[in-house]
Amino acid sequence: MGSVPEPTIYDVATRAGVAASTVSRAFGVPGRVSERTRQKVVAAAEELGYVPNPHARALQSGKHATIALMLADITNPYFFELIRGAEQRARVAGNTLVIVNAEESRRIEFEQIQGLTGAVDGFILAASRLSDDELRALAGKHRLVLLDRELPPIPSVVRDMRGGCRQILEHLSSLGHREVAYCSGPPTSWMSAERWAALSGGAEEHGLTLRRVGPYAPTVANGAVAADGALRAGVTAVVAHNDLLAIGIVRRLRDRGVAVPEDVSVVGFDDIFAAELLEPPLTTLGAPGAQAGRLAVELLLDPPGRHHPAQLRLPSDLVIRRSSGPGSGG
Amino acid sequence: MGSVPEPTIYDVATRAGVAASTVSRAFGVPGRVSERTRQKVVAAAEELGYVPNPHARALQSGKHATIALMLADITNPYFFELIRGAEQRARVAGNTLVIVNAEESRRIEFEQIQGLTGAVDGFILAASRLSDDELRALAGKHRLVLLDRELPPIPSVVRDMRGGCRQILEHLSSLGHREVAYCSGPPTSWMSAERWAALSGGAEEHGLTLRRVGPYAPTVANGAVAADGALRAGVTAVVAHNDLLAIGIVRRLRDRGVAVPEDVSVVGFDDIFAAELLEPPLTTLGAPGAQAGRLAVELLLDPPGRHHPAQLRLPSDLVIRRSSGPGSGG
DNA sequence: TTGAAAGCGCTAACAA
DNA sequence: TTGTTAGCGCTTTCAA
Repeated sequence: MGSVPEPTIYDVATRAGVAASTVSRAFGVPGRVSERTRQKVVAAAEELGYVPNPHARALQSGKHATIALMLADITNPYFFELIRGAEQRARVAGNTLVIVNAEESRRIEFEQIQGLTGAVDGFILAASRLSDDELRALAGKHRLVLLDRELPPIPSVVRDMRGGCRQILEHLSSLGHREVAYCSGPPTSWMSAERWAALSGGAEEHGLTLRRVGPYAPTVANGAVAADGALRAGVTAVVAHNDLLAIGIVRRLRDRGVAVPEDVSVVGFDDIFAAELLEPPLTTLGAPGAQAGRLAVELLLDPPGRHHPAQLRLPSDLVIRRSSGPGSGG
Repeated sequence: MGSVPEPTIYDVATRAGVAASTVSRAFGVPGRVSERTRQKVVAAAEELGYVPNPHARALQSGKHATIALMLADITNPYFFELIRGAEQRARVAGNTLVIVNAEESRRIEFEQIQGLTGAVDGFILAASRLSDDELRALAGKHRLVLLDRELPPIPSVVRDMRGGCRQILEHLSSLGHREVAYCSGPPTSWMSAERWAALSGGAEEHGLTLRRVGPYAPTVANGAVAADGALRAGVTAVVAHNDLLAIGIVRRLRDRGVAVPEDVSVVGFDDIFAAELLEPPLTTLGAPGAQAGRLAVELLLDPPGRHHPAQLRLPSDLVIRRSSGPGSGG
């Protein structure tokens, strides 16, 4: 089981009849070695089964060709596309993507970052639960890109919530709804605050009265409490912090004999995989997840300001399905 | 941006008034340094904000405290619980879990492993697409644990397909079904072959005739083709390679005016998150994902044979929901 | 219990 | 274009 010592550049160098540094160059700086030498080296390496030692490389060069993607909660399907996009972009750039899970915990998120310090070139923090101050401190020590969180001048990629929420308000308003509840996400969620700001800021203009209930941990299970909270508020439409919560809300409403969308409309965020499979299929604000993941990686690899602005906002569009319909007044 | 050099053990040593090797021991081998010295060192480290350099440590010691979890396809929700279980167990053991995605590709899986060689202590390969020979070769060079794949003597964790499939057969048989189709997964999927073997092996004993259709890539979209294939086979029940395929099959059947479960019953594998949310909720063979993930990590960390047998089989149970019902003959 | 010193495998000056 | 050499930060003998 791997007890044979791995070959090093020295073994390759001896075999190829060159110096170790030449082997190093042949692998690392293709331009700085003659084609003939390069081929000799590559052949020798092949024969020996040489694989570069990433630790030695990183120790000396300070470069790891590895970036970490920190997810607030890996079990949230919303992150799927994000991972996909980030991973593909990272691979194209010859980088390894390390996915880490914060399990919705500030402490775990912080510890994971600590643990990866010196092992990665930078962090993409998706829906980070850290405080502004913690993020600013981190940005002083590491390359950082925020996803679904904005804190200038830290580079970030977010979905445009103003535009997205306006679409939701318009949709509900045009269906005749007047009283709407927003079931908010975790107090530590920047996104939840952002959504509330966008929704409440645009409510009046659409003739809507908005109530905030919650906060709720964004899980299907918690949808029950959220639904009860919304019902108590006497609304005809509910906007949930995300699709998981929305799904739970729909279930609870139906269990309580409240018809969706006839009695109450429900709208979610993220358009996760399951959203269109439900009965009724869920109306939800879509998210360009793969694109966001790709851009976050690019932002991390290329110094922002050159090729990109530092704060990216991606448009997102409302996907109208059958969980929303005409309100009592419509 | 991190231009201040990180403190090293030498800085800590100077500050604490000890030798660098003592600092190293204070962090690495707690027993081999006096308590008083240890406290001095820890205090000095704290003051300087010292964080051990994982590369230097790994370069010297050959230990990385990192294990890789390779997933055949990270977008398959089945892997959620697996990741959760593996991650928690790894963290408890002070290890970092690197999640990598093979995107259902043999080549990508292989390249990712190559790329992580020398960066991790071992690999957990979930639903690996590599050939038996490739796996055996890898096992000679790396610590390996297989998940949902068995290839003795490589340590592995699999769900007990014999028992699980027997439950499916019993269930369908007792509902009066006689003709059953198995919509198989990718040809490279060991699990799909295993399921077919378990199903076809037990069919006769339950008075069932089993037909194999496919193979199909296990996605919701491919459910359409799979449903058509099953229908053409003239069966009253369909067992799909996994829940994603099963979901697609249900949709297609309904689109074609075939009632589920009245006309055709559908059974999946994995009991993914969405399975119970569908209409009708999906009958499926559950999977102890978190437990499997935990055990795989333990198998990788502890040499098998001491605390565990090398080949683990976890029982799995059929979750009966409304996508299966009495067949035409029942 | 502690210190001195020799590398782990590689990269990056600096020379040639 | 290539070789020589000095570390990167740490662990681990070996001595004291």
